[in-house]
Amino acid sequence: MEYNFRKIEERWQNEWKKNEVYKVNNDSPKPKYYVLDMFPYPSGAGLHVGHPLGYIASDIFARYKRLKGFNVLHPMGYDAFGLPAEQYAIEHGIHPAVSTDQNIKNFRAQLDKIGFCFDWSREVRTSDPHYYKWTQWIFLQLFNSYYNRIEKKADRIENLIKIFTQEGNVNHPIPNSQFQITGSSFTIHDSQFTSADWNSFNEKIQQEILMEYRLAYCGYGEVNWCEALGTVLANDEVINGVSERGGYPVVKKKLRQWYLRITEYADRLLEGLEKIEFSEAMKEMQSNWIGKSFGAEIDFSLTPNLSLRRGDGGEALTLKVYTTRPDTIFGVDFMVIAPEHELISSITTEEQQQAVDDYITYVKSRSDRDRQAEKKITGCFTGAYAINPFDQREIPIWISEYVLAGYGTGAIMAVPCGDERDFKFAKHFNIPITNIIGKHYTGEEANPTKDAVLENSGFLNGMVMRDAIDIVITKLEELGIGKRKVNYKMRDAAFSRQRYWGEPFPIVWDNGIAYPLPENELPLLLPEVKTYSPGPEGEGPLANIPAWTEKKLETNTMPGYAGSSWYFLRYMDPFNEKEFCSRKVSDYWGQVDLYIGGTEHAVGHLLYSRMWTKALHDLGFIGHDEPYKKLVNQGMIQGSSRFVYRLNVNGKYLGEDIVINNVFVSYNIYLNVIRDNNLLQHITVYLIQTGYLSNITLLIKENIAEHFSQLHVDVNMVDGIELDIEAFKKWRNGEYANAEFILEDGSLYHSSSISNYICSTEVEKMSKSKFNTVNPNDLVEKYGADTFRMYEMFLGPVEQSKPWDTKGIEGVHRFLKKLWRLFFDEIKGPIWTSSAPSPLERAGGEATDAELKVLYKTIKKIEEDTERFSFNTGVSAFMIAVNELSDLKCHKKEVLEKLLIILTPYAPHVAEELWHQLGNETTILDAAYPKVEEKYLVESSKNYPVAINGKTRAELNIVLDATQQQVEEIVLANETVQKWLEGKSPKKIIYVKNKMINVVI
RNA sequence: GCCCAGAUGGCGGAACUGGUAGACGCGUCAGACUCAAAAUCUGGUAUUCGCAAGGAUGUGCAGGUUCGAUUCCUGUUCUGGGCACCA
Repeated sequence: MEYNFRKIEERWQNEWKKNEVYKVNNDSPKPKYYVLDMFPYPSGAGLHVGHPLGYIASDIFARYKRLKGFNVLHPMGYDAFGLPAEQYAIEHGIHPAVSTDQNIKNFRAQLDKIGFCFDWSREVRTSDPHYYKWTQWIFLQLFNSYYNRIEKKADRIENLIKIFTQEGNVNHPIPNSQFQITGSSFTIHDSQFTSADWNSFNEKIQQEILMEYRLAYCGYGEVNWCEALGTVLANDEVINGVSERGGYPVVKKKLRQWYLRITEYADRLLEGLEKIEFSEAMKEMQSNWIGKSFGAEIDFSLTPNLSLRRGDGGEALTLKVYTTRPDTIFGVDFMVIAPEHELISSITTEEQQQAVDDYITYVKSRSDRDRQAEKKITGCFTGAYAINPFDQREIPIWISEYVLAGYGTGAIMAVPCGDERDFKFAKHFNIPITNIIGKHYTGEEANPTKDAVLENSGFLNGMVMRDAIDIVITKLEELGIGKRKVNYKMRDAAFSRQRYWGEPFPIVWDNGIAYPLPENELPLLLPEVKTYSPGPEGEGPLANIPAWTEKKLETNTMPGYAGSSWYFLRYMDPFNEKEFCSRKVSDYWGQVDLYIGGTEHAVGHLLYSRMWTKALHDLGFIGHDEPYKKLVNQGMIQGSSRFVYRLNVNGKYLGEDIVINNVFVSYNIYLNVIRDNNLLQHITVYLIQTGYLSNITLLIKENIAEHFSQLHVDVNMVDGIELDIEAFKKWRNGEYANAEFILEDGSLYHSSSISNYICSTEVEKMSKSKFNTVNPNDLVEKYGADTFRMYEMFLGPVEQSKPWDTKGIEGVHRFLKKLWRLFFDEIKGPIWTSSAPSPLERAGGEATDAELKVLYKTIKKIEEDTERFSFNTGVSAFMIAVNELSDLKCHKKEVLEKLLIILTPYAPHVAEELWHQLGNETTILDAAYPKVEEKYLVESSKNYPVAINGKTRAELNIVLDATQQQVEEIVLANETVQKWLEGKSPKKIIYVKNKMINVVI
């Protein structure tokens, strides 16, 4: 009986489906364990071998936990809203729901072949109204909440209104300290209003103020606006300042946008990192993104003639900057303000007006990324000066794109001797540099030290910078021109898209006031549209529907991360029509115990879903405030591309131009030719001799490589690096059907050629356009799901990125066949033996200590490796076990049965089959994980490496409980050691028990 | 530009807490079986010098700490991911 994986896998997949073995109950006496994969977007390209990597890892872990006695939730679903489906709809007129549905079907068919233990009965799709009803509902909860800074948690907006009515906002200042009511003569001072003020406001003003507090709020923000396409573009769709499609110019445009007030959660998102098991790198990325810093806001007055001017609020103009280094205030040589800064129009001098206008126009065409990434320095002087409050020095005010409006106050004080970017700016524009740190500043580059003693710094002279920070802030506060300030780099999250394929906002606009729809009107269904093109003025497609706009419904839709911010909760209770998830159920499942996904979500999805969880927790809907207890990041699987080389030579024959462009040259021949240009002649002469070409005069270019085009070839037509020429000829509808091939030995290809065509290789991103994608189903078809699963794991650590190479899969397949042969012989059939044989079994006595040692060593290793997600070494441990048991000719049921159980998470189909072959009636999926019997693993001695001066020279077998003295005697008696000692006595003998011995001479 | 990660034989990788570098697999070479091939099995395989015994070198690069460094520290190069509307 041979290992017929196709039959086995089909049989058990059907059996498991029929018996609903993966259905999970919300109520179990077993401890719970929640394993989750990051929500996949069902792309039209389907799965390639990179996608299932994380799913296989989570599947192994879920199955392992199940064997360990846990009630394991392991669901799967689809993040089904998104830009690609909408783009497809624009181009092909197919409704995104239709194409998405088709994509999901393909996706599912591919997943099913791999044998995952997902509980598909819990599948969710974000685009399903039953699902997005609750996304809209949660949005309304956020809309109807504010962040209570005193209690440090979200609270109902009704409570805030009550507070305003009773005491104004004295204890709850407006988060945006610059806020002023629009279109009203009422001026808010220091972000404050009284209860009398509040009660005197009309509804519109009250709502405008409340909007400043809501966790989901409406404001204005800049988008990538493409006039030619009449639409807003995603960053992805903008390349070098022009649209990806068509290459039209893209500029910044202010549009009404929804936001989530995630900044209020900055501190808790930071603190929460300490409670969760994310990698240090991931935590660092998140905390850098949040970017908490301590410093000061300083108001600089402007030169007298400007200070006389007044701002809109009738107050004297000042320039407010944020700095983390107030200690350097005497080193400020210029100010830099963002090109969007509101002060620009009031302070720019007449002479500079034109230059400033030109500069701002230039900046409008630049993305935030470009603005920070560019190495070239740009900027423009406004003509205005600020006054240093301590020494009255006049400081020129510049505009530069590297200062972003959204961070701090959108203005910085530049200290070129201490900040590299300021330094380069000063050098570039010839601004004189003040040195306040003496010898620490060389004049060659800035020095950001905090440990220098200050010079040229007025009352700070002689002070260490680190200590001066606090003194300056105190002084500023005394003078009333500055204050201590904590700042965050993180900005509020833009939460709307001018698109069709997303959740509609349950919001009605009336007289400029946003009114939430009542809960009983949810879900607000996404309406059908005739075209997916944008509405007027950059609005989304919904603005084109009269029935929609008549109802004054919001025309924006929610972004991709809306549905994915809470999906892990819906899986717990997917059919609940009354709640997004019942509290009882979410209390049972609690946090996701293990979350597996890529690092690309490091700061987007992971921060947003953490914020949603915290808000839902604050409002009492769930009992935990961090969604993911442990996160494992899977690496990317890169593509390994293959290339062929097409000869491209022009010539003349009988006065006619001749082009050779249908001859492919094997890689090493190509390399030889570009090294030695005579070979090109030889090749063409050869082509002539073989009758392929007549005598022609060649026109050879100076750079021989230009005579070749390197073309991607589909990796599925290449075995390792050998091209399947016949398959290649049929490729792309026979585009190369008449091609000729010069093979590795220099011969021309014919039907019985012995030599091969060799391709070159390169590791690139796996993508269709590079023809390096490999479909997992092809491999499952050829080798089986068990082989495929184990091979994906065998490739390397899950966390690491690595190139895909199909070639190696055979080794894993051989392993499974070898495992099979422990149970079955091709001729003899079943060969396992049992100490208490059933009538059908052979007697074979009890397992020997050596056999049991292999078994328990393996159980221990697999358990350790699985627990630490080291699946690649786990697979090798299985290989080693099977190799050793084969060597021992061990076919004992007692040993093999336990081996099958620990193999189940990795290769469930073959394990289940053999388990039943051995006579078991129940499924192996619920077998009990075997316990390690340490008594078979104890060793009494060890082969110690003996090093002389750190270099291993000999090996000695020494009992484990040997003392230092005993070891020294044994070592010194050794011949090799004696030889190296050359009669000298050693300085020291280092003996680390169970590790090594080092003799120092 | 900024933040994060990675770099080990021909290839994927192993070495978990500073202690025998290269487990396991691929590839490759030699052999067995076979008319032959496939499959399977056995053995070799970091580089280099040497008939061998044995020696030297070796974990991106340059330094450092240590009896001992792939592992820790400093600097540096290259590659990958993210940078707020791809998901």
